[in-house]
Amino acid sequence: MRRSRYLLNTLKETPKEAVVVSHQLMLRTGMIKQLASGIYTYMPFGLRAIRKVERIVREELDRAGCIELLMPSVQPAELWEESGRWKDYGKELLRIYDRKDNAFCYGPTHEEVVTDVVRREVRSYKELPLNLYQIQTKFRDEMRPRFGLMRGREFIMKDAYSFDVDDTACDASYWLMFDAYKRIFERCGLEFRPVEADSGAIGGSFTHEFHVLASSGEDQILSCNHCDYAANVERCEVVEPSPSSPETANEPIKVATPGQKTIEQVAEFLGVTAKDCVKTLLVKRDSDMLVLALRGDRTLNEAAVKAAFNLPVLEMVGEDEARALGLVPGYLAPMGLDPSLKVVVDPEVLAMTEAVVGANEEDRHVKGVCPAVHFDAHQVMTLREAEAGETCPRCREGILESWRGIEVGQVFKLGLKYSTSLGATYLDDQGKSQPMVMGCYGIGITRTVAAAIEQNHDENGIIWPAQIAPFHVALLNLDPEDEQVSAAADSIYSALGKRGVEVLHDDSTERPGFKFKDADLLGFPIQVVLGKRSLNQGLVDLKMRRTNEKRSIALAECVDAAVDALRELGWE
RNA sequence: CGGGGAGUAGCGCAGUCUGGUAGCGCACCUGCUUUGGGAGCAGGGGGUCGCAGGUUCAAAUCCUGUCUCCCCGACCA
Repeated sequence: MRRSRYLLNTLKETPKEAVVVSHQLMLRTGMIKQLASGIYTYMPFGLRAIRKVERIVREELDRAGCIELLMPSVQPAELWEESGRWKDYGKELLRIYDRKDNAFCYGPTHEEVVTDVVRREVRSYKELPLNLYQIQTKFRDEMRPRFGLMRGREFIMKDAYSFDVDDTACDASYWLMFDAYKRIFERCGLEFRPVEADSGAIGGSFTHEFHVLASSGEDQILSCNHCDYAANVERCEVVEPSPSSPETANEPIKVATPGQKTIEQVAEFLGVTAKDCVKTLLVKRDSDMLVLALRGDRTLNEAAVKAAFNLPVLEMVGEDEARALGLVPGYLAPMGLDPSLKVVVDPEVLAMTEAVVGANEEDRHVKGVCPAVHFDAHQVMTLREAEAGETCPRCREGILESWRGIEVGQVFKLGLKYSTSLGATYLDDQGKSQPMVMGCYGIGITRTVAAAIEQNHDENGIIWPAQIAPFHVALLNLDPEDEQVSAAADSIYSALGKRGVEVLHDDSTERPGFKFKDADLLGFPIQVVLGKRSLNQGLVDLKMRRTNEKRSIALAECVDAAVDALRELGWE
């Protein structure tokens, strides 16, 4: 492809609406154009990257025995009423009405449709297992679309659905997909982690999220440096210490701490560390509240509290509200409170022997408290978030490392939810009707491209992994007016093409500096540079985008050299 | 949905307070010079000033309404 004949306009300046790198670079490289909030045109250069990811996904899923189909994007409301989600799904579901005022939605996902397909097609256990997938445009009417393709409303997703005879068979399908996902993201050339996740309200025994590691990721994940354990920080387990024995308890001493309310203030005032203090938090629950106690240096795991007490949102009790109930914010302690208040204590707190807590009165704290003895704990549960550096809760040998991640895929064991509500059944070898056990498996294709850029860029622009680069090579002709140079460029172009290398040939009349900057921005893994200055000595230049390594190579050898370099970068 | 901000040429912005011929940089077109890291000079094309009302001799500018976009929060496979 000749740059001069390609639709590709790059920008020197960054459009102001873009705040994350992938969005900025996608706009500057002209990969995407916004049409409405969260809705983008995939321009030719961007589409090539998307297609690369799709190709890898198809190859790996086909290899894993999945079968591709394509379902409608517009779906009738009746199906969603059958599954119960017409009313449960909420405003994210884009509901539309045809000329007869029949209700439809634009599909945000396809459990209903695929289950409908299978219940009509599959009769016998002999036809199972079955795993159907599609790559298709979805629409979710997000409250707040942002970050370009990272959280758009319209996006391209690969969704797969497995159907099995029983739970054991479903597990096998699940792990088959788990392995396929690992191969997919490896082949995309991305650093990633599969992490354990919460199966949520739908139930089911397990689910994993696949995260691309990038400092800008929205999720914090922890992974063991020794075993395979990795989890979202919201769900990461911790190794709990054993509680201290009552014999170690001393008599607590009340001390004056005028004006010292935060953990930091109290610790400094009393000459101890945050680890020696107990943090007491008040959380609203329906009509009453929960009293939560965790070590002063720890962070509350809000997701865990919400899940354990079935709270849709986590809301702290305000200072005025607390005072109205006779509590003293800043000087709270989970002891000596009204017995009707439910006190939940983190196990780590019960291991403390000489803790500092509030005195439940103004300007006073208490030292030397032994929580295992003195606290009124109604319940003990892990309230804190795990942190980097802790012992792995699974193998107990490794250490947890912290990463930021972008969720690009999820594998999920669905169970019987849709097969039951929609009646997807088969006859087993006894001739008995059984519901199929389902799994669902998503990959955000467009989000994966965005995540690839988040993970692979520098101050000059994108650095594409060779496997998903829109073009492998930028062929920069610095002297397009010169016949010899142009002839050499043309021959390199066609020779690379014959080797299966995709080349964007910059034959424009821009000045050299412009072409270099442009090629860096666009992120081609390799640049082949031709100008009369070096060609007069029979040389062309090869530049590696990621390392900035530059080599002068004889014209006759440059095609081989470029191909070799690409293979080293993981090109297949 | 709550809070904040912005809509003026493809992109980035000034002009709005204090009403009076719509501007600048980048990009685009022409010419000359330049040519190995986003060139210089000269000339040129392109704008219903988000939209709809209103005030006024006169509205990008003042008033009212409305739409859209962005940011923070809540939410989220």
